[in-house]
Amino acid sequence: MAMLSARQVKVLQAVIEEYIHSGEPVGSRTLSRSSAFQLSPATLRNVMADLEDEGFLCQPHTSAGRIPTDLGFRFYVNNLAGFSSVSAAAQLQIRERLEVAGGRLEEVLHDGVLTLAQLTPYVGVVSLPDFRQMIIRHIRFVKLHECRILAVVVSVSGAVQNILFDSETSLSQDQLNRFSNYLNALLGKLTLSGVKRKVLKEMANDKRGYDELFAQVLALSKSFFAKDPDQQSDVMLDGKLNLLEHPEFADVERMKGIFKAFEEKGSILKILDGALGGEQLRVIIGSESCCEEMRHCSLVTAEYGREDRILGQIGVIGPTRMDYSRIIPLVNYIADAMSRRLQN
Amino acid sequence: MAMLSARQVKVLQAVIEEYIHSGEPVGSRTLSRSSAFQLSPATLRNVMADLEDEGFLCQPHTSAGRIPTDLGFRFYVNNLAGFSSVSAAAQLQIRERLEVAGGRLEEVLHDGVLTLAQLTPYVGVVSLPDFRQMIIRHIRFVKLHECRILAVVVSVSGAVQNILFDSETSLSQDQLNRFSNYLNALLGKLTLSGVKRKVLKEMANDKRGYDELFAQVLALSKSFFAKDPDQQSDVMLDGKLNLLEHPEFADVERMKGIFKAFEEKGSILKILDGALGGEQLRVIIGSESCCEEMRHCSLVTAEYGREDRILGQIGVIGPTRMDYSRIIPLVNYIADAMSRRLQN
DNA sequence: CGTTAGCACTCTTGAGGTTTAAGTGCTAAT
DNA sequence: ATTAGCACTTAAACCTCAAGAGTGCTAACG
Repeated sequence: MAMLSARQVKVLQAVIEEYIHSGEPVGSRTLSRSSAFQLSPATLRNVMADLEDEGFLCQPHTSAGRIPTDLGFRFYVNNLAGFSSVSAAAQLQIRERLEVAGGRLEEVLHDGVLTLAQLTPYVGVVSLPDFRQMIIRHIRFVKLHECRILAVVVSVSGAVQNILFDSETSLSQDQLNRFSNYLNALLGKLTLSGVKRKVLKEMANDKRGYDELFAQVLALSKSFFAKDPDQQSDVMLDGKLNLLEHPEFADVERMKGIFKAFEEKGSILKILDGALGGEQLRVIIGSESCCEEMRHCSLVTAEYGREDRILGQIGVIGPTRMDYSRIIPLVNYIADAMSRRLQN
Repeated sequence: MAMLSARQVKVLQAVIEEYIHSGEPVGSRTLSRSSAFQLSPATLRNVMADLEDEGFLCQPHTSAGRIPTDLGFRFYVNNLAGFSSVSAAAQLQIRERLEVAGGRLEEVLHDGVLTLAQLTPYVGVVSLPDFRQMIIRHIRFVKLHECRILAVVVSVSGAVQNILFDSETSLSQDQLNRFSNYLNALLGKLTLSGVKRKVLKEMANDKRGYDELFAQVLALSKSFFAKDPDQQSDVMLDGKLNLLEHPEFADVERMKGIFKAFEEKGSILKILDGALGGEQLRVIIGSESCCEEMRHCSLVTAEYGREDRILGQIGVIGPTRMDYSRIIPLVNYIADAMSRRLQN
């Protein structure tokens, strides 16, 4: 890709910002009028033709103005977008909604996407952390029926997971309490599968000493750990209706595709966690997501977490024609606020 | 409303069934050709004009055929619809998905709407029972942090509710266990608020006897029962995309309205629980729902429950032009299957 | 008297054509 | 290097027209 001259860059920026603002293809005439250029339409046409050759702009049809390509937006986001600061009103709303006392993890995440859906005309999205990778703070067993047992597993970040399973033998609630206490004593900083390994090891060691109790406990552990938590990872969306307001989604077929991707959340999740562990903030533009249905959408997401652990991504999904310079700082700000609240 | 002659009824039925099948306004010509009538188009026109006067049919415009009004569909559903039996394929799928071992209430309900969304081209919908009206089987407290406590409340129908609250004083997990045991001993067949009343009464009685322990317990009860379970009642939807396939929803504005109603589930809930405790099976046609956005939708719902208690409604939302004679038996069948599974 | 054929009328739909407005590329002059 | 000018392209908006479907009404028919 050839180097762009200073003037080409300036024109590209102007085209993109005008397009983000108006949603219409921008022509040389409009551009020439719009303030900062003392160049005639004809000159601008030449420059724009060059930018088209380089792949930054394209035309919907011969006699229309130019619109930015995904590549154009990419260049803009990487090099040109000036990041405005988060508005006072937005800061206030974020403070009210996110800087309150803690709560269950799901509640915090829900507040996050809700805020995004309200502060932007896009869809708020957050990936729930994979429970299997969370550090466990607490495990408790509740006897429901004879052999039917409910395990309540709480992670340090406040996620609560209910796991229903059947034990082989019938245990009293008292025995379950004792097992809970035993487990909680050895939890340490482990994930669920970490706990599992540790328990099995401990048991192997202590086997002779405690035979009577641990025979039962061993059976219980087996059935408990056999059952994986069903909530793998997942995504939460809010404000899907916002998308309907954008002219680029007036086409029913296009909408259908996007909503389909929303419904089976798998594809969204793949995009979100695809480049996990890369940048702290990510912008995925149009076809960069490699998801056919999302070809006309961009994602702006940031990592959230507690302490040094990344829990997931939060951000927005909108049209590629997105107000990046406002959205990028906003997503960053909200991810920060959420992380702080999760620190708790 | 004047009595309809036998012939008028026959014509009305034919018009409705043809319209359900084709989705297009039906004209006298089409109707005359279609099998069972030896009447000329002209005669049918007269009959149809009468039916229009009575309010059962209407015309989108002067030179179009007739389409049934909500009233027409109502008459059809009440008097004319022959109920076909549930297909073998559907029965099989229902058996595979719903007649398995129990599970958490939410899982059962989710299986229900999923099945409906797959077996019909409409949206599966179920109202979750109001947790406050469920009979409680079990309450367990888990100490998370100093004063932060997680209550796990399980209903007899298998609904699990996690309630997070703060106690005034710091209690040990042992003390919490003792309180759990105490509560579970006096549960009986009570709802959460029933338990609350009973506990407060018991405490008032026993006050002098157990002062040291019950001072703390009283404080705990207070903070626990102060916090209502947040999941009031709620609805679960599946297969929203099915609606996009129907020609009557090609109009973007109309779709927008319906999806808006879906997103803020309150209005759907109001429709579902509006006539709760009426018929076992209900059909709500178009404007009968009194919900502007749902004017072009019908609901077919049936009650599900366990033993003598009604837990909620399950059914489908689709266009008023719905295949009632297939859907009504199907919804009935699935509601039955769910209720049986919940009997567990 | 119920039924039907015939007919004039209404209204939607789609095709074809024209105009308008926006914007382009190219060329020649500045 | 820049720009004015011009011929060209295209989408969109608008019109007209004919076709097609369906109606209501009237008069004839059995």
